[in-house]
Amino acid sequence: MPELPDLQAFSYNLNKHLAGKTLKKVTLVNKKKAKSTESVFKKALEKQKLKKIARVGKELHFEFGDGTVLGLHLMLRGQLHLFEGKNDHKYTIIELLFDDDTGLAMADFQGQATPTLNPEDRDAPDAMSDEVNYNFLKEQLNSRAIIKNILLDQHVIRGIGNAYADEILWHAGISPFSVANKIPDNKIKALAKSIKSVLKNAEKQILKSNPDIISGEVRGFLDIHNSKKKESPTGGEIKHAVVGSRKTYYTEEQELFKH
DNA sequence: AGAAATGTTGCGCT
DNA sequence: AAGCGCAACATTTC
Repeated sequence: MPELPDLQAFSYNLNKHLAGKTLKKVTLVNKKKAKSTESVFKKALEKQKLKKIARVGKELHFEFGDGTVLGLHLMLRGQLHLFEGKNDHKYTIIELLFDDDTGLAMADFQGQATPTLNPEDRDAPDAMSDEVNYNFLKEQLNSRAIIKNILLDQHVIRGIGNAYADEILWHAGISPFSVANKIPDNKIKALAKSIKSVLKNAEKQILKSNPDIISGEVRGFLDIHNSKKKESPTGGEIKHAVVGSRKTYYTEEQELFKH
């Protein structure tokens, strides 16, 4: 549910609340998704100082004193909750209790949100990293795949989800149905710019309207992927379609490259 | 009150 | 054989 800008805002606020605290107790309430047992989590994390929380792709990385990382992936419906003393959130997956008796719980009624100990580094760069530039995209777009599917592919670029893929493509003026290797260089350049500007602006908007956010999502300001809006900022009628089995919002203002 | 919404994985089809 | 589509996950929210 939350996408990159939401997660970026969460990490900012989680650092304010939790960085520097020592983890007293970790409890793996729902063991289904975790690849390690609770005792492994305990051994790796308890009594350690939480250095900081960073967003990597769509994951939050909790970095501890000795370099151990706890990765939390919220998947579709995961939620984070701060609590004091006792956590009583339904559907809790994992619970972190710190030495001052404050804690953080990750809950998910679908049971899909996943805690991972020392998540593997993936080769794919984060959408916000400098690596995602014109040259990188030029290489990655050497494919017959539909452009939207490439943006969503976490093995190519990490962090872009369904809503922001639509936003980015509209801002770059590229139709989501375009075939990647038919997109001209000037449009690849526009795409590189839009990835950065759309995501950065979104984070700013989210923190402005919800300065303390650590869960959920803020979507009201989106220009295109927004069920409340009928027209783009430049007056194009917003249309709906399905790409890769998910809902896609676009307008005819976006140029289609197919041949 | 029934559909929509979200990301990932894995599988099967073309 | 690359790329796509679908199912499953399970419940809440509109």
